[in-house]
Amino acid sequence: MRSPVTERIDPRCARSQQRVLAAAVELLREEGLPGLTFESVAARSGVAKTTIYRHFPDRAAMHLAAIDSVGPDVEMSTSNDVVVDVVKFLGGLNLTLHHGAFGDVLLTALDGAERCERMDELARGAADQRRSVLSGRLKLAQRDGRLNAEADLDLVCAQLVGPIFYRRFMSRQPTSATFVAKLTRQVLDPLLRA
Amino acid sequence: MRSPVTERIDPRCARSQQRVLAAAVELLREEGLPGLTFESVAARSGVAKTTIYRHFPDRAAMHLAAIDSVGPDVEMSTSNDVVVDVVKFLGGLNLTLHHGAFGDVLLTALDGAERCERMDELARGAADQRRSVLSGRLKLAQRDGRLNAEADLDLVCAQLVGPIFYRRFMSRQPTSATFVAKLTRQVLDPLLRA
DNA sequence: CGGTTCCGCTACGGTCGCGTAGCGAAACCA
DNA sequence: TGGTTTCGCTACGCGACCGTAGCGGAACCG
Repeated sequence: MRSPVTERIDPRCARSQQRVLAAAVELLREEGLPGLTFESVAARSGVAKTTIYRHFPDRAAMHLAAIDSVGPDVEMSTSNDVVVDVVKFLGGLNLTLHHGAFGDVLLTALDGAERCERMDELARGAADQRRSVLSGRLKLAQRDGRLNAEADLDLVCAQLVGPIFYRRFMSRQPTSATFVAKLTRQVLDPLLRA
Repeated sequence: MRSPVTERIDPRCARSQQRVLAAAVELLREEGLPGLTFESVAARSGVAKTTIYRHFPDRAAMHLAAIDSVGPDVEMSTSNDVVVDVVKFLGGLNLTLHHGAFGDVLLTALDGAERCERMDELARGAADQRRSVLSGRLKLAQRDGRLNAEADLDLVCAQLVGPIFYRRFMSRQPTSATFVAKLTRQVLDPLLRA
C-alpha cells in the first residue's frame, strides 16, 4: 500500500510512465487516435504491455493522460497596457497551436470529448482556464477604467481566441503575428476609453 | 466499361453506396474514427465487405466520402441589410454545428486532415467556400458604400466565423441566437457607414 | 432474348490488437 | 540485511479486422 502521507513514488513507475506518455504522443501525432493501441505504445516506448495495463485501464485513460501531459501552461503578463498583454497572450497561443505537440494532438482530444465524459471535462477545463486568465486581465482593465465596463467579456474572449483556433484547425491558414495584432486592436479598440 | 457520355449508374451500386455512407456516418458519430472499419460498416449497412472494397480502396477514402456526404450547402441571402444577412448566415452555421450529423463528425475530418492530404484539401475547400460566400456578401456591402472599403475581409470573416466554431468545439459552450446577433453587431458596427 | 459485363455475397487465411497468467528482480521496510 | 511488496517482462489464447478468391445473379447490349 502506498503511503498517503509521504506520497513516495517508485522510480521505475515514473520512468515507465514518462516513456509511455511520450510514445503515446508521438503515435497520436503520426497516426491519430486509431494508431494509439497498447501494442503500438508498448513497441514504441520499450515498456511492456502489462506494465501499461497496470497504469491505464483502457485506451481512453491513456489518451487522456497523453493529452494532459502536453497541455501548455497559459501565462498572462500584466503591464500597463492591456492591448500589449493581450497581443502577447494570443501570440503565445498562436505559436503553441502551430508548433509543438499540443496543436498536433488537440483535435484528437476534442474529437474524443464528443464521446467521452472524462475527455469532455478535460477539454472544458482547459478552455475555461485559458478563458478565465484572459478574462481576468480584461476585468483588471475594466477596473482601471481603461476598458468599457459594460463589455460582455465572454463575448470578447470568444472574439479574441476564436479566430486563432479557427485559422489553425478549421480554415487551416497560417496566422502571422501581424494578424494577431490586427485582430486584437480590431476587437479591443471600440471598447477602450481615454 | 461505363459509358462516359450517358454516365449511367447501376442502381445496385447507388443503393449500396448510400447505405454504406449512412452507416459510416452513424459509426463515426457513435465511436469516432477508430470505430470506422470495413467490418463494422458492412455489419451496420448490410452491404457485403467486398462490395465496400470495390467502392473504397481504403478507410481514408470511405471516411472522406462519408464526410463529404453530410457537408451542408452554405446559403447567403442578399437583403438590403448586411447585418441581417450575416446574422442569418451565422445563425444557420451555428445550428448546423449543434444539430445534425455534420457537427458530430466534423472533428474526425479535421483531425484526419492533419495527416491526410486529400482530407486536408476537402477541409480547406469547404472552409474556403464558406468564407468566400460570406466575404462576397461583405464585398457587396463595400461596393454599396455601407461597409468600410478598407476593412480587411479575411480578418472580418475570421472574427465572425471563428467564435462560432470556437464555442462549439473548443470551449464547448452552447451558443444562442442572441450571442450570434451580439457578435455580428460587435464586429460589423465599427465598420458600418451612414 | 441470348450474351456479356459488372455487382454483391459467402468463405477463408493471415495479421493485429486485447487482456491475462506466471515468474524474476528491483525497491521498500524493519 | 532479510522479508515483503510491487514492478516489469515473456508467453499465450482469443477475438476483431483485413484483404482476397470464387461463384450466383442482376443489369445492360444487340
